[in-house]
Amino acid sequence: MNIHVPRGTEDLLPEATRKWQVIEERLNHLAQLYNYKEIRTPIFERTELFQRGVGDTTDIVQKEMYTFEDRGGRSLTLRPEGTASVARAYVQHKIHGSPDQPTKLYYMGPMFRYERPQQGRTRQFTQFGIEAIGSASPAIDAEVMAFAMDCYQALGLKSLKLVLNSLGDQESRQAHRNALIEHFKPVKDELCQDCQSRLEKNPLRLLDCKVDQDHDAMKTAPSILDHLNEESSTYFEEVKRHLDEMEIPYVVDDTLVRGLDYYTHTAFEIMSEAEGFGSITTLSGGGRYSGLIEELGGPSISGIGFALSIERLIMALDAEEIELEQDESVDAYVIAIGQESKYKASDIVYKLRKNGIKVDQDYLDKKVKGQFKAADRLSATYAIILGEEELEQGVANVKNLKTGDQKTIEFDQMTDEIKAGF
RNA sequence: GCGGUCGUGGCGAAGUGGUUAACGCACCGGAUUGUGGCUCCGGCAUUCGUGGGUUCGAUUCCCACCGGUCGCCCCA
Repeated sequence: MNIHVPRGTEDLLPEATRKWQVIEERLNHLAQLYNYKEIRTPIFERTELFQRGVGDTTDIVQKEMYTFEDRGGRSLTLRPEGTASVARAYVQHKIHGSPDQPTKLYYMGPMFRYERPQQGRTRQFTQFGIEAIGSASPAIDAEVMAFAMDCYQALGLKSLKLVLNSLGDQESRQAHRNALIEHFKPVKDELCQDCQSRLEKNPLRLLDCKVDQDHDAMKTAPSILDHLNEESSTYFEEVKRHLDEMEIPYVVDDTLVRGLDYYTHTAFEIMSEAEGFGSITTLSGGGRYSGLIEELGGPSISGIGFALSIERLIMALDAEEIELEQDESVDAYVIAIGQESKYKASDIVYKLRKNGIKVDQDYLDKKVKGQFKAADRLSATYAIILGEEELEQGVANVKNLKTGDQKTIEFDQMTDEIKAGF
């Protein structure tokens, strides 16, 4: 074999990019509706940004980053997610000083994580995400979740589940953390290796463990929801109230823990419940972050955002058998017979295109039959047939390939006749 | 990082320790010297992921590697 794409990456050929273009268009449109503005940040950043922004204890930072040193000896990393970069840009450009508050931004582009590829997980993947920074209103949490759900619904997806949880503020998290450690300490030896080390570092993660999920201690584990302080609890109630009023269905799952360190209060995921979706059911995830902006040198304000994977979105579309094909057919195909006709054919093609007509011609020196076949394959509406005789008379025979009708048209009438149709 | 499974033309897919590697689709040519979609006829893999080994002989057996795929961990 010759050179292939690197592991975990893929080429999107025209058959696939058609679909992507439709999706990108819809998502951009949706962002407009919700009044989010696009931000584009670099694909690589200083490694430190992710270490601080995403969190040193996360899997992303510990084992999944594409980190390299540039020629100047700087440590750079291909971005594994979008929020840290957006937060960095927000702080760098002091956007908090802008009158446009809260700041509502969206982004779309490739992310990179060094993982073993499998269904729905590649080393380069594409996220579309939004960030609303500068407001701590429960209403905007609801807006972000509504937006997230709309991304799928706008494309016709139905088998969706919005899963919601609250991680509380720092104080609530600390209280819960202590309760967890107390709870699991007596049975520590019965837990899996991972969980034993998680116990001290990040006991919240224990709840996510698949190995120990049937352990008795799991079923009786203290819930974060029981440890929310007054403020956190009220916040969560208000978020739910907004969703209820908007009639957006959701389920509360107090074991939902997102993989990034910066989340506080609202955390949510959208899953696909479609048949045969595979083992990975998470389509997107997001939540509120309170310390991130400050951690990166900005003011003490919080934000909320979410990100979806376009690859997984497409998997969901496939699972629900939703087609997004665009019309690829051409309006006309010019069939030239004989060398002299080819010069005129180029001219006709060019003029028609100048007039907004989608047209193509043969570049393989095919015979007439072959050119007709090509026109057919492109689903051309008209075949413009140009031979020596027509050339002398300044006309072409134009055939409607759908109906079989054919008529002779003068060159300078071509655009008008084709636009008018027959 | 660990485990299962797979790797034959552009695509899909048979196949066997022995020498012409089925078939279908697509493509190309012809029947039809300038009018497509249908039909018929013909063409299209010196080669079976890569490298090594066993053998008189390997696409077929063994090993390693690479890659795909699915699952675990974790996530989008």
